[in-house]
Amino acid sequence: MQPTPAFPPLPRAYFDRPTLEVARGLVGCWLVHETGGEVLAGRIVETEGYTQDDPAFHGWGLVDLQTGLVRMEGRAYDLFGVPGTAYVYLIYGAYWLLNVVTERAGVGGAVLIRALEPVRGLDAMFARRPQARTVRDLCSGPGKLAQALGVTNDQHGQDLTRPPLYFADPESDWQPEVATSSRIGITRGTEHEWRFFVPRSPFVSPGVPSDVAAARRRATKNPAGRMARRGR
DNA sequence: TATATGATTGCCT
DNA sequence: GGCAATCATATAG
Repeated sequence: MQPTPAFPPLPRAYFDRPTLEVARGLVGCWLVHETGGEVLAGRIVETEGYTQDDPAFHGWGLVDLQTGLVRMEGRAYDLFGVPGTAYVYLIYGAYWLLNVVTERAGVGGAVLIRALEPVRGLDAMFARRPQARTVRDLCSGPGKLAQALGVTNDQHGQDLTRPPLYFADPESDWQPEVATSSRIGITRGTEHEWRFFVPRSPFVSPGVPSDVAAARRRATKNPAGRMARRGR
């Protein structure tokens, strides 16, 4: 049996900060899940920030930005709760996505954990993701890492500042370079460069940033653009 | 390697 | 009825 916690968890104050600072800071940190007698852990290599004045935010429309009043409706209301708690969301009917709530209670914000470099408990991760052929396949996307770490709706609302599921400081000698881009898989708020990732890391998700994807769609639909590319 | 497409469920209009 | 913070698979280059 492992000692618990296996790593010193990041405290609540870490998440009680501006969302984009937290999103950038979490790149390079550990994400740890102590479950089934195993310690599953990886280094975070990709995150995205979502703020309450952002149309891509799930709680968009719940808050009156003038008064700060928030309607208490649905799961998205939890995005305005205590910083450091888990917001887990089902997407496309099949995949769970792990977010951590940021900003002080009453202010909306969250960071989506998009990709990990798997470090510990790889056998258990492969067991949870039989489709994965290589270590790269284990956690290179938000749905994949949730499956590999065993994160589902059961973890929604959990306190992420203590085991079994928590974040931890990286060892001091690993300070990754952090690049930014538009976020992935969204249709609104694509002008914000609120995706943070380790450039050239093989463990980053293969998704295309939404501003690039939108430009590509426009070009494909536009005959002039299609001709230009054909001639290139 | 890059791109296209189907699967599938909860929530909002 | 439409859409969504995705993934696995198939197919072409």
